[in-house]
Amino acid sequence: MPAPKPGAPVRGSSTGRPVMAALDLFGRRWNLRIVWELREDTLGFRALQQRCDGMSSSVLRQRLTELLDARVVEQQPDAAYRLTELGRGAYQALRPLMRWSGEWAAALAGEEDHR
Amino acid sequence: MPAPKPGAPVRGSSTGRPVMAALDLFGRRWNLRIVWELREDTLGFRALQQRCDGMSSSVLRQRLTELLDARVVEQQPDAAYRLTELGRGAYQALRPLMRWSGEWAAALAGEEDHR
DNA sequence: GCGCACCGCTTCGGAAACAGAATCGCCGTC
DNA sequence: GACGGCGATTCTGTTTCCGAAGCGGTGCGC
Repeated sequence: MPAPKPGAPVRGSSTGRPVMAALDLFGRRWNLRIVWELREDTLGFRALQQRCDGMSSSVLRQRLTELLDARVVEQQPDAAYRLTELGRGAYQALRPLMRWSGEWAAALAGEEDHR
Repeated sequence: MPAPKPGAPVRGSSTGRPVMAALDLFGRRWNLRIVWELREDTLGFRALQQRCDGMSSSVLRQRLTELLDARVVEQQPDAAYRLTELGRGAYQALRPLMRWSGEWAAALAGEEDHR
């Protein structure tokens, strides 16, 4: 299972269009979450695992190698992980989604009311 | 596997914070892609399946029930699927990510050059 | 009425991804 | 030199996904 990259065919699309590579990368479980958790902290392996409610270490390693490969995350000399410049851009791109989740919660709660 | 909803515990987080529910919902394979494909068309089941490079019908059905449940997608009387108001909001929230994928592609391509 | 094509949707066996725990080597500290 | 914490790896069992076949329903030509 190679890390998705723009320009190469990815799971679910053979065109290699960047957007498809991004959809594959972030459509893999935990990848969105990892970017989210690293948004303003640099975390070690185990600390990151804790933040993700104890996701399995094997999958965390797998995801980290994918994100490292995608230049979204980098590893410091002391082995802690943090977002690259590119990764911070991805987080910025994710922020509207976070804002949307608030509207989403409100809408579902409102609909709960008049039922 | 229940569809994630804000206010309820989800995979990877027990807090029920909306953002965690959103990260779970969109961190599931194909969900980002489905919203993307429905961004400006209303599509039938099989048409949608084609757009997603022939994803398996069983998983498509599973994802659609999740998205229907989350009020992100709705079904017309003629059974075709389209984004709800909420779903269009989600797509809008996703657009920066699409823009980012372009920068991402450029950055990776540039690094390819001086190597 | 009958065959046919298309549709949304379901079922099922095999393949791939994930979870979870045990374990390794590597530092520092005491 | 025993200990604890760390990143990382390996292994086994479960969950999820894939892919193909097939279901019932609907519309159409004949």
